[in-house]
Amino acid sequence: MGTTAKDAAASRLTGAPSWLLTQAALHASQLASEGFANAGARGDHYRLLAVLAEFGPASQAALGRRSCLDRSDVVAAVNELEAGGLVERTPDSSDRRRNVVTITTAGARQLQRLDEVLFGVQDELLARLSAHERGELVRLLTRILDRHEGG
Amino acid sequence: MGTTAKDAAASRLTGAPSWLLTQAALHASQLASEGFANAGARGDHYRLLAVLAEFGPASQAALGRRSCLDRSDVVAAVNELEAGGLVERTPDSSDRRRNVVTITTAGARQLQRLDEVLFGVQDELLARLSAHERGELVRLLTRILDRHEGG
DNA sequence: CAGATCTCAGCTATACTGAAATGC
DNA sequence: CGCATTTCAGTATAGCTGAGATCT
Repeated sequence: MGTTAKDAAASRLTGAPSWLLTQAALHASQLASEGFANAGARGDHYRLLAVLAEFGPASQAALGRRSCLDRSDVVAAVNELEAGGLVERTPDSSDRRRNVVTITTAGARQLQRLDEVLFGVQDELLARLSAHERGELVRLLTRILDRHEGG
Repeated sequence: MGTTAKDAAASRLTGAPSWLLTQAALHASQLASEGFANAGARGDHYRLLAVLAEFGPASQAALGRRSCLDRSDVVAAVNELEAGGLVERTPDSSDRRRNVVTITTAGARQLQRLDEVLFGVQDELLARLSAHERGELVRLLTRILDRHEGG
């Protein structure tokens, strides 16, 4: 918060689920960004590597849909991953609009490293929650998201 | 998501609490921003009005601490609220470094409107959760945040 | 023709940093 | 002097939009 003195936050905020969500998400993002940065990566790099490992080589458009990244952000992230030798980008001979992006062995190694980073981050974030509570949290959040993905 | 076709998201993402948190927070923020925008406001306007209503007139620095807004963002937001006649900014005679910010009656009316907006947003966000589950969610999130505020 | 893909340029919102000017 | 307050300018990330070129 940048300053020394402390003040209580307004109860209208601390009691509102949407406020609590954004604050908790902010902590999560900061922890994750910091951890990823220590490994020379960013969140979108992790997302793309994870999607490539789970679904195999794909066009950039498919990667964007599976990782929930915007098409234009995929371009930049794949550029960076390619420059680091973590993915390869080759033209698709069966559809010349597309690039096929493939994860390399170095990329798979990096993904494993980032998985460990993320595991540590979650553990710090949820330090005060029991295993059962963590499951409950995942269940509740998944339910909220179903509402907005499923219609 | 900008395109028509659908793809499944990677399980590494959908199973991670930090991912679920940021996605749920994104929906919450988008719903709130949209609702606030319809009322001619933004999230930081709401935060400042709420803090002013709960704690009374205060310096900008105190407002920033209570609303969890950065000191420099408070400047811009108070400028806008002042231009809209929702707050007044007067120099503090007992400490000439400070401005004292006070909510106006128009500001209090706007806060009430924004409260209703936010109530509707939460209801839409949490539509699939029972009252008990909403309470659980608030409890779990509060617990996560205590971890990082209390040390 | 409509529609998908890749790319680039630029925009918004949120949070934050650094520094200057002023006053305690 | 150190420290707090207000202000401005700028950075970073996340997500998004619009447009153009290319191809199905």
